[in-house]
Amino acid sequence: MVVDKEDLGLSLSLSFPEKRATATNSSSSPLQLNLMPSASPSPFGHLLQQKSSWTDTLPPSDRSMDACRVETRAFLKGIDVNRLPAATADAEEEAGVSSPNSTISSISGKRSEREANGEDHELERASSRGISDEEDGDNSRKKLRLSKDQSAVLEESFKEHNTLNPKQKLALAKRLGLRPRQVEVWFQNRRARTKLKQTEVDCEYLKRCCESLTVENRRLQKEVQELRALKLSPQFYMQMTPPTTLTMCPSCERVGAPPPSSSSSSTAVPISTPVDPRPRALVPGHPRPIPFNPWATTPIQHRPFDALHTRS
DNA sequence: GTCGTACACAGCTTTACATCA
DNA sequence: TATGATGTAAAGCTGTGTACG
Repeated sequence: MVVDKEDLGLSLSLSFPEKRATATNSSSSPLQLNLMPSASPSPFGHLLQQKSSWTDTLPPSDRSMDACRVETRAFLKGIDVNRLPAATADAEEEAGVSSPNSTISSISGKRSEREANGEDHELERASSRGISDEEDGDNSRKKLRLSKDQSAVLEESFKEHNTLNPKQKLALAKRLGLRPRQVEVWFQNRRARTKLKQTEVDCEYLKRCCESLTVENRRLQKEVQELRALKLSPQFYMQMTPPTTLTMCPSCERVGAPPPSSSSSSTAVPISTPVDPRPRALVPGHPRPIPFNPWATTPIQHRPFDALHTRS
């Protein structure tokens, strides 16, 4: 039985935060993705918007223990990890059938199933042997296809926490009639799929950023050419105000003009219109698109310098 | 502090299976 | 209907980081 992408319940959204202040750790990037299952929909409307962090989607392993403490509360809303699993699951395990629609899986990896629970280890070995000895003998590796129900439960569990502690793994395996190793592998593959999706979205975002910057670069080069042409004209020199002290914001590297004087402001050649209708480039870290008016006379609202470096 | 062991995980690969032309 | 190409997902393998004795 094939579980298509919709069954995975992934909802991709790429967004760009107004502030980066929501990032929780050092590995955060301005680009973040909501890959959570569609239960928590996020607007995809704007390309550069973002909802949940990648680290929220894929918590690092050091966070898994915290999650594990919480998860036991209502693990999968139906699994009581302290309760013995259903007899049917045990029977299946002992019979060497890992799942209702499974046949045989290959023999588990060398160290993969050294569970603390010896009984579990025995179960593992027993079920790994499969249905028939002859199949085991010729090293055939029949693959299990998870049923829709099994996939749904696993997805639900992944939604809660994308890593499992041994207790959870065991409980989930018993509930689904799978081997713990299979549950573990499913989670590993699921994390890999999530990460792959994230990479694809990152790629797409960077591509668009590159396109945007290319356009902006062309525009600026054109503007430089125009300015050079103006500079060569004597008329320009006559009307141009003398060079004044320009200040540059250290954080955003934008140039602010000095306070307008009564004499110069009236004679200054307007290089660009006060309200620039051109598309603005989105600069990571800036709260809003920056108007490309290097001679802007309006005060610049800039953030403290430290704001660039402190992501809290 | 160092070493050995066990374990979980990421990353990559292999392989079985499903689908389609 | 049979078959080969292709995509997907389950599972294997290896290296790395961490915890613990």
